[in-house]
Formats: sequence, C-alpha cells, structure tokens
Amino acid sequence: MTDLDRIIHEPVRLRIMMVLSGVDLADFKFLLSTLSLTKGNLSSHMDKLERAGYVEVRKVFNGKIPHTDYGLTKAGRRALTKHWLTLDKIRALDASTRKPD
Amino acid sequence: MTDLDRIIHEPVRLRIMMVLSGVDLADFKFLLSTLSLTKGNLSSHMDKLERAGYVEVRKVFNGKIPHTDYGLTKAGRRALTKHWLTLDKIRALDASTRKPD
DNA sequence: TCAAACAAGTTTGCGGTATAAACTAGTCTG
DNA sequence: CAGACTAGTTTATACCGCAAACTTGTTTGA
Repeated sequence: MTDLDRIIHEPVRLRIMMVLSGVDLADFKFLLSTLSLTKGNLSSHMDKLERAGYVEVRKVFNGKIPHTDYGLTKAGRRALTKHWLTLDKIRALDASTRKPD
Repeated sequence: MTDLDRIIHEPVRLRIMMVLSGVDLADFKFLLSTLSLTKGNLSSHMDKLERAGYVEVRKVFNGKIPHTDYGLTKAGRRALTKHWLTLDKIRALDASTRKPD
C-alpha cells in the first residue's frame, strides 16, 4: 500500500514522467534542455521507462536527420497517478502512527 | 529547486522519517514492526539518517537490556518539510511545461 | 574530395547503495 | 553450563545512476 514504484520514484524519471504527462509528445532535445541532463543519462532513463512500458518511443527521420519522440503510454499514466496517491499515503503516515495520548 | 534529497527520498527512509515525525521518540523494535523491515536493513538506514544529521540516537539500558530510541532532529524536520515542498513542485511540472495552445 | 566538425543518441565503466544473511555481545532458562 | 533468545551491527552481493567515450551518419569548408 505504501510501496513506491522505483522505476518512477527515481528523481530524474519522476520529473521526466511529469513533463511527459503535460504534453502529447516530447523529443529528446526538449527533454534534454528542460531537465538539464547529459545525453547518456537521459538515454538510459528513457530506455528504462520504455522497458517498463511507461513510455512509447517513436523514431522517425526528419529528412535525413533522425528524430526521437517520446510519449506516455496508458500504463505510464496510470502508474504515475498511482505513484502520487502512494506518496500521499506516506505523507499521512505521521498522523496514523502517532501514539494515542 | 526540484532537487530531491536522496537521503530522504529513498522509500524506506521516507517512511521512517514520516513515522518519526509523528512521535517524539521511537525505538528499534517499533520501527521494525511498523515498517516490516529486516534488522540489518533498518540498522543501516538509521545509520545513514544519523550521519546525515536527521535523526538523533539515544542508547540506554533498561535494566540489563540495551535499548535504542530514535527521534528527528530539527534539521531532520526541516529537511523533511522541504522534501515534500520539492515534491509538490515536481508534481506541478506537468502544467508548467505544457506547450501553449 | 576528403577531412574536420557536428548531430543525435547509445554503450561502457565507475562509484555508490539497498538489502538480507551472517555475525556479535550479552542475557536468560532448564 | 549449554542452548536459545535479545538487540542490534557488519558483510557480501547484486543492482543502478551518472558522465565520458563511442557510434553512425550528415554537413561544411578548403
């Protein structure tokens, strides 16, 4: 009940997921500059999110230049919503474990 | 601004901090059963929190039996409050990065 | 034309860490 | 006094985040 999904909980990925939740698609460069990450770091996080089934990757060519877009999947949106609910529960733990007077 | 303190962010420690924030002191056994951890796991997390200056450890003898109590320090309470504020900011990221229509 | 610079990511290596199992130091019980 | 119990601590392992180095291909300039 208070179990956090570590795929999403990782600070960088939590921010990635939140940014993606606000748009339909975001490309690599946009995420890179929005979140101030190195390319390697972003790449490996996106890979993890894709393997988890939380983001969908769409690779296309704009003319001759490769371009990568990312978007949340349904499962990703669900998992993100659930994650915040779980955090809310943890946030309420102080009251629920306080010893009675 | 959206930088999370990894000492606190770790799921088990976030729960430990929240439980401690609801009481003056909690002992090892209480935390162990409340959070369903192994002793080794709890011990090393408490060590990390102590080194970070977020919890204070009080070791006493109840008769001949050793007893360990933990409580949040002022710095610990401050850091925990700040952590939730930072999470609130991340939670608002979807709105702030959404592209204008 | 062909080398140097650039673009868009991916792979690799390193340092750090969460976890449970094994251990420690001391106490109680039969 | 041997074996079980208490209350933790230390150790070993397997995983993981991060930046640097690499890859594959394209554009520029001399």
